[in-house]
Amino acid sequence: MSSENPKRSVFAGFAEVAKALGHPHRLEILELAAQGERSVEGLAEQARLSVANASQHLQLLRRAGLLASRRDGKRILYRLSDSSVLELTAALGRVAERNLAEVRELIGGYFREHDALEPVTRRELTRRLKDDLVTVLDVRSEEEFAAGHLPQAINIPLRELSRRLREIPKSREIVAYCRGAYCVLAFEAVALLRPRGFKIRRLEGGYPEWRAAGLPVIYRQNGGALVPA
Amino acid sequence: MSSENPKRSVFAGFAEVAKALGHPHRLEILELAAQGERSVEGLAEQARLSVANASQHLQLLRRAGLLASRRDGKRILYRLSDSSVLELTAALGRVAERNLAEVRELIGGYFREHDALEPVTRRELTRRLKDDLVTVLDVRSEEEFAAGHLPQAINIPLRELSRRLREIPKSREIVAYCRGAYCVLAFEAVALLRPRGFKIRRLEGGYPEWRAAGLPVIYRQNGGALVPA
DNA sequence: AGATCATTCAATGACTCGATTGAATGATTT
DNA sequence: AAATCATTCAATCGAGTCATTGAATGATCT
Repeated sequence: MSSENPKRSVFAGFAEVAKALGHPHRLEILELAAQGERSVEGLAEQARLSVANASQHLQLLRRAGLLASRRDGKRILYRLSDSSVLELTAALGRVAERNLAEVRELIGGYFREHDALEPVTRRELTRRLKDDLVTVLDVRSEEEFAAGHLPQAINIPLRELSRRLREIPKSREIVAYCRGAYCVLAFEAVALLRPRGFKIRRLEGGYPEWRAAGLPVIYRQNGGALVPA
Repeated sequence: MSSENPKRSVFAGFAEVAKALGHPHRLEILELAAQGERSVEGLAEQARLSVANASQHLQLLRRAGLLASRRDGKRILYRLSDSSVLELTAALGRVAERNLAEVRELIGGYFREHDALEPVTRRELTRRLKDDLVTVLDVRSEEEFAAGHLPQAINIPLRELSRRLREIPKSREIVAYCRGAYCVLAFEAVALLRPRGFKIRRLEGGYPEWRAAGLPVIYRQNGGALVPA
């Protein structure tokens, strides 16, 4: 970031941030870190990266101001530095979805085919929750659920869903959610449960968006590695 | 953008967009194109790039869905593809300003020193304009002004400002604006005029933000290369 | 039809980025 | 104090990016 011309330098700084977003693995890491604090190893595993590689990406994201980290015992925990980062990735998604034919096809084709119906808005879910009219289903991993989840949500990770159908009430309407607007888990849950007779829709966005909107969340400090941010 | 895993592909598409934002020259080009349609040569000149280099950047931005282009006679005119792009760059600015110490210093130091006062909000300017209480000063180039400007604005490009002081009423309050939130022209105008006894503040954001907010703008089709988008 | 002109293309060289490997660090635990 | 473990560092290689140069398009104008 060479200086002299202030405007150029500001743009250079902005470009650093944008460059940090410019790699698929890093975008995935950001989505994972948005669920709550995670160790390098945990993130590497979930993103299917080697630990060294994940560490490099994480450091780059931290230098760009997108992630923050702290030490906890012998691990380093990374988290989203700020909810403005969520707004940035959301804006990135909107532009890509609107202006890139390839992305639009992927989302319009794959995603919509799994869930023709509009998602439930956060506002609507809040209202319904107050009257206790819905069952909220969190299909993320147990660690992510433990790090924070929607009030009254039950947790069944997607891969266990087909084995644990009896835990889900068939009489009430179900709202499924996962990691974010472009996380496929909730789509898959809808695709899996609807043909089996469940009344299920998915939530707009995921847990990070819910939390960033200032809506109530539940933390469960269960001695694990994940702590509410 | 290799396929198979839909989620990976979506992230790959997002990364393409982010990569396109990941170069200072391209961010500058985006700011310039946000003022209205411009030819390759015009953009190259304003950004101080060779035509071939600018052309390459422009094509990359178009492939990423950030710019759109059309032919007009023997030139190709580029424009912002969508106002969602403005939201994206605004979000990028907010994150960089908040989380990158270098950028925060630049903006907090250089910019604020030139204008300690808070900018005038768009809402406030709208109200004041209705009562005809302010003079609006556009310090961008004549071409940019011609391509679109705020109602009742007068145009004095920054480099001519010190020679044309008599055109500016000293009795009324002045609101200066330029290309955007991180464009230095309006800051410089404030720094130049305030010591000379003018009551001057700058507008939050610039012309593109005003227009994207749905507020009224004036086009002047004067046969030049710039046409309202 | 040929000349003109804006833009794009293609090729080059310097530089940066990404993933892998194996070693180094540095805090914790025994 | 030594062992352990998560993370980071350093070196490497292949691939990709950026600016420059000069040539090639391809639409307009005479």
